[in-house]
Amino acid sequence: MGRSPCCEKAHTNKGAWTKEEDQRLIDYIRVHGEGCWRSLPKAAGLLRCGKSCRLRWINYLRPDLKRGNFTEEEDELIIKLHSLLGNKWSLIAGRLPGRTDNEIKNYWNTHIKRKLISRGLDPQTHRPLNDTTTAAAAATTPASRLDFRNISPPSAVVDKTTNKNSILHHKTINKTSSNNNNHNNIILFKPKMEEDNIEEASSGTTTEEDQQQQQQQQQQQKLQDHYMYKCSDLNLDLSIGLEPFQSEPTRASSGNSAESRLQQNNYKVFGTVQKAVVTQAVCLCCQVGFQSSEACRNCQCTNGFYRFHRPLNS
DNA sequence: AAATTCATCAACCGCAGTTTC
DNA sequence: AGAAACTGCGGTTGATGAATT
Repeated sequence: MGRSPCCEKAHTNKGAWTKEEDQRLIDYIRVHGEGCWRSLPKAAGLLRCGKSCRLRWINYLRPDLKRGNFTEEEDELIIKLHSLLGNKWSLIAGRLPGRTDNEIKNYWNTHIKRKLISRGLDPQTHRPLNDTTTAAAAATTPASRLDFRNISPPSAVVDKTTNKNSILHHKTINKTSSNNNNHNNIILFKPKMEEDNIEEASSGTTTEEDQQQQQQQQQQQKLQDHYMYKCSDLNLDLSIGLEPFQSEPTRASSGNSAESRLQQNNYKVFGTVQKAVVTQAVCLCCQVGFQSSEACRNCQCTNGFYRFHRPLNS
């Protein structure tokens, strides 16, 4: 049953890493690649637990990390992403190449929070500090905690200007959001609530309780719409297509390869994290189970792994 | 110059979801 | 099926250096 413990805590070092430890970790990963954190410390001759090694590598030693101060553009991007995603630091970090979730989290707490407050904005809600009417509701419903279970299957749309597939609002969408420029592809799931409410209301008798529920739903709908549309100038195409990490020679062939891991993982939309790194974008509509949709004709399925099929002339 | 406060950030902790046995 | 381990995430802590008193 189960497996042996990941490490013997009594024999592990804690606290700051020494240069020697860093070098051992770098050397080991250079040869063997990332992953298998459980067995890594022993194999690399480190008296650390795997978790600690992983953290050290991801947050400090990775060669693709960007050093130095955050730029003004990065600041604004973080603010926008946070307004939409909440404290989903790993998701935010995914949109900022070379930055780690930990780094962004720290930067948020030490700099951006103050910056927003100085602008008269609540760092959690991104609303004016004196806006008491909506702040309370928003505070209990940050974007990352919104319930997206009620969404309708989206239609896949190819943005002709970029040949990028974007899953767009199935009914109405501000057209400028998809044709302004290359950065304006945003996945918008339109929660099917208004329509449903109308149907429900017209199809049967409504009690006081029902009406209250409807009011609550409408209120929630407004909040969701607010979060969905407020950052429509932001590229939040959550299809999975991050840069491959090329310095890991053994990774692609191992069972730990990004693609095999992608196949193993269940991907969720909004509020949870797409974790793998792959070499090509993956059609999100397929990943979330809409691959049978007539609308999605641009995907190919290889071993049950759906990908965009990019036109040759793109 | 010493003490205190503040700011920064690496590292740890605990948890949830996933995977393995 | 279910127990236990693995992985990754977000929140928090604590060490350190800078700024202030």
